[in-house]
Amino acid sequence: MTPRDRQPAARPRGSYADFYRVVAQIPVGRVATYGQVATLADRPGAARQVGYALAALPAGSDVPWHRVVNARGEISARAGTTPFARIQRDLLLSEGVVFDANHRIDLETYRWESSVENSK
DNA sequence: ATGCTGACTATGT
DNA sequence: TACATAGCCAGCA
Repeated sequence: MTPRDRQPAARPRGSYADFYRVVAQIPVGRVATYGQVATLADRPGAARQVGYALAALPAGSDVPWHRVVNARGEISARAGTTPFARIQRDLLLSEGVVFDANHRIDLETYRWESSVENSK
């Protein structure tokens, strides 16, 4: 390689598209945690980025962002109060996901069990 | 290129 | 159970 081959300062690992691809595979009536999505996107430990990726989604996106919840089975709202949490809950309810008295989803029951053989 | 921001999670006190 | 801390990384100004 020539001394001047260009290489962006930091290797662009991927993009939000990688996370969207994983989220898009969550079946109806199932949910996944942020950490789970990160791991499936081949970026274990990057749970935060998953949340940011979803926050950056344009309205009307095909990505089922509402099927992603935090590690406690709760809905994580964006900074500040937003109507998104309620929308997310309604969407999940319409898919048959049940919330307990604590407003949490039983991950043991609804967590999506991905087969690592997805896509690719 | 640099610095700041932000839907998280795991661990320790 | 609650709070603090560290690690994580793509956008955007």
